Amino acid sequence: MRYSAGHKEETRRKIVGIAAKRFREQGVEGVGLASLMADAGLTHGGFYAHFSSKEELVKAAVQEALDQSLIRLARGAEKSGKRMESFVRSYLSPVHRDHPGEGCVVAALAAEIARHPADTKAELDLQVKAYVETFDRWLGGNNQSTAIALYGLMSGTLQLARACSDAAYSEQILASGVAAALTLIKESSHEHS
Amino acid sequence: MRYSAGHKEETRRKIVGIAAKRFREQGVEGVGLASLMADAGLTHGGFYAHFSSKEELVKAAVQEALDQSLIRLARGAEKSGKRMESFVRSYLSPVHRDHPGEGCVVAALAAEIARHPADTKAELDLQVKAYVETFDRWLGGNNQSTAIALYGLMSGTLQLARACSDAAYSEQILASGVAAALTLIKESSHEHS
DNA sequence: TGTACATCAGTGAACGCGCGTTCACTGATGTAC
DNA sequence: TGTACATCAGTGAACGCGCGTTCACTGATGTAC
Repeated sequence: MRYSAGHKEETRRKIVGIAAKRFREQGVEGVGLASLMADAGLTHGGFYAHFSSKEELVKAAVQEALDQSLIRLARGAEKSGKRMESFVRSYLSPVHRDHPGEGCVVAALAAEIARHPADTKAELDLQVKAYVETFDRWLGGNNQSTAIALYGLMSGTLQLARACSDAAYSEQILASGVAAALTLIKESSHEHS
Repeated sequence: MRYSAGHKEETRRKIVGIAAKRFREQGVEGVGLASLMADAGLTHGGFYAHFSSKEELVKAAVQEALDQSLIRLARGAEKSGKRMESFVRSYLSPVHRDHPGEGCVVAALAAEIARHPADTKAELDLQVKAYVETFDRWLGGNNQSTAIALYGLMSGTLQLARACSDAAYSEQILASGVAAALTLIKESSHEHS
């Protein structure tokens, strides 16, 4: 069957959106193309009308996750003042911990993507740098080092909280991450004044 | 062929040792049992004389990685003073970044293990708690929150450095992590005095 | 000391399965006349 | 407006492959007599 203009692009977007979610939930290796296409209401053979390989989809999905994040960041930035602090609190929240599919792609996939080809890794780099730039701006500029460390602290702490099967300890991990982030934020503002 | 007493245990230890290294390097899903057994100089069929399933080996490998780490920690602790600081520097070093096989199992496998059965996750929990306790002691005690955050900061930052394909930026990431860790250590000692 | 037997770590072929990828085909719709 | 044809997103069977797991078998060595 032939479809109206724009239909193909819409289908592609749908596949990428589902991949972006499921890769973060189950890992890239944990998601087969057949089950992914089924989620999009299609059969697996049609995949190659949109992508030349699974790796191509991985790159598109990482990019998609970045775009989503930036939109969310921009929205959060509307709140006046304490933007960095409120971001830390929502990043290190039980909701984010329990919903990796809509969450940070670095925390979910960094270790796995590190073993992928260089051009896929480069897509993740963009995510990292985009976040760092935003954090730096929120911290008042000229605080790239703190911005990087905050991202490392947040993504690492979130992963500890996710890996932990002891619920009470997991909460404690999130709280410890928030406390340390606030310390780093305060220290960085002292340096500036 | 029949083997002398202790031979079986020795073989098992060999398999676990190789698994502990390769799982950290390539991920659990990325290492097949056949290639693992071949590394140990055996054929794949013999695997089930030692383990009831691959998952069983994963648990043993995580435990082995923990044991190795604790031995290394104990060794490092011999140095007088600034133990926490010197640990941070060796954790966030290019050597550790470039050799995940001998490195921290949390940084290498936390995201993947988070999707494994509860009893496998529990094995990682032990690793986390053992580290946190040691850090807490090094910080002078009663600093569990800082100890947890330091582990999150270190493992997250190491992963960022590993995922980054831009070499100069990767170095910057490590340096930023060290600087932030030193800030957290200093702050925690202030609280104590 | 010499012979017969039991043990069991390790072998390697085979199992069903899901993976990523290929390809001949379909058939509703847009285009040409 | 009506007919013939070209397009191409999506179908579904098939590909080779490696996976985790099973199992009948091997054969050097320890044990029993």
